[in-house]
Amino acid sequence: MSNWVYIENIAAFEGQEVTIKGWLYNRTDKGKLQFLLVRDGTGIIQCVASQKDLPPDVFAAAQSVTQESSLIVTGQVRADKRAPGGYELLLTGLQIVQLTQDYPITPKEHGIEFLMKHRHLWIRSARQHAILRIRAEVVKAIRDWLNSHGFVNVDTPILTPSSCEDTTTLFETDYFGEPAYLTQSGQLYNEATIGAFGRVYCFGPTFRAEKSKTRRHLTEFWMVEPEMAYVDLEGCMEIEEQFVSYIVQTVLANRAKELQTLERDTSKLEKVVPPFPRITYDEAVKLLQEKGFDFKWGDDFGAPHETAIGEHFDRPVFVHHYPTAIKAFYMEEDPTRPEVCLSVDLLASEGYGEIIGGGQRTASYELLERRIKEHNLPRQAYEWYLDLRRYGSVPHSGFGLGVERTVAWICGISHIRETIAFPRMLERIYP
RNA sequence: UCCUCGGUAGCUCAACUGGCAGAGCAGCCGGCUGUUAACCGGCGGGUUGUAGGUUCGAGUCCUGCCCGAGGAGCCA
Repeated sequence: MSNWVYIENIAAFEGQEVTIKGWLYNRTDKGKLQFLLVRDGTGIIQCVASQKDLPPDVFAAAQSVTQESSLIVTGQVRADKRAPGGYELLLTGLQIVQLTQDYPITPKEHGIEFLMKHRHLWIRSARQHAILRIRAEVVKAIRDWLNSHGFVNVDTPILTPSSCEDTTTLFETDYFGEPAYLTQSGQLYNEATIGAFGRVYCFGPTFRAEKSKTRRHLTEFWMVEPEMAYVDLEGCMEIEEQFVSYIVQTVLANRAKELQTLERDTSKLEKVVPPFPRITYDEAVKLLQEKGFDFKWGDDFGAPHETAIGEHFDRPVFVHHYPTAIKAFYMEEDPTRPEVCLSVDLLASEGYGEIIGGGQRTASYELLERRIKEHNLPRQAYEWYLDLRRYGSVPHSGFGLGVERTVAWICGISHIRETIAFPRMLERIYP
């Protein structure tokens, strides 16, 4: 057998005979001339089989091979403008590894219910393959940027003790006879690990048992949560815009082919460079009112509001200084104006909504203690968290970036269910 | 949890005011040496989500339930 190569490297082998191991993506049967589209996980290449040039058994195999059969092909690499991708393989050998019968997903239209039921096969399709490749690039860019900017990866637990009085949005599990819950955020633990490492991040799955039925929600999703000691709200925003810009520009540079498969308008992504616009919650409220929304100060933004604000700018926009009352108990108050807090959300451009939530955390023991009381949280569960304000408390900030929402935005797709291989949604846990 | 829409062949859909269950694609057979979701000819393919009800007659109308989609709410 000749040299086994991957399709993504095919240009380097022009004129040579190579072997490709993969699956039949699609075919065109022209009688004595067969076009086989073969994919190997790295790309798709057209193989041409001509009856007059081939031994009868090889040509018969080319004629009989079915969609998604696994196969090993050998042939000479040739540049040809008529071939998708610019290169094709002049077939000389074809071994069918397994002949597939009745592959359910045809190259025609399908409904979302059918496709989700066949998710384990759907991920082979070009669009889904491109999205998941981009996701992998996003994940790599996240780790590369943080690792090269002084952040230490310290992962936080997935199984957590009961810490809130309201457990309706938590998935409960049995922990040796005691209830335990799947994590909703690693942030509180991150606030502990910055005391040891200065700058940290955790990166893993997060679980929400909310009965959300929207294009922006999954019950299991991935979140990266950086946390930084001695960084204030302004410093947090500077880190966020550098971080997000790096992710977007890395995908543009390394996954251009996949973005093209998705027909993404990349000119919009090219604009995603620092600085991002910054507006206060007050200004956002005014903007919404000017746009005709019936919105009053103190309300939280719903999906249409986030979309409207995001569409107003040509790059992601920071909204900061939200009302203290609508944010989490650990947000630092603005010392000059306690009714607002030092929180910041990043809303993606093109109306994709919130991709980051974060801000400066409460550093003061007294304030945190008061907040725990105001929110009716069980004090003893938070003793360790209060300890962080007893022993060397510092101003600190952090944020959480949702991987699926970020991938959906970069890919320009409308529903985040396609940005993870096996989405977990309300009423959907198969396959 | 609420609102709206939907469930008919393997898939995507059609079926008028209640009157014979239909097409394209996929599959199978045949044809075609440059196809790009190829094309041309032929063949097979149905418990109309489910349980009741109204009616001479229900895919179609009514009620319950199941499932899905879109949106809202929820969303340390």
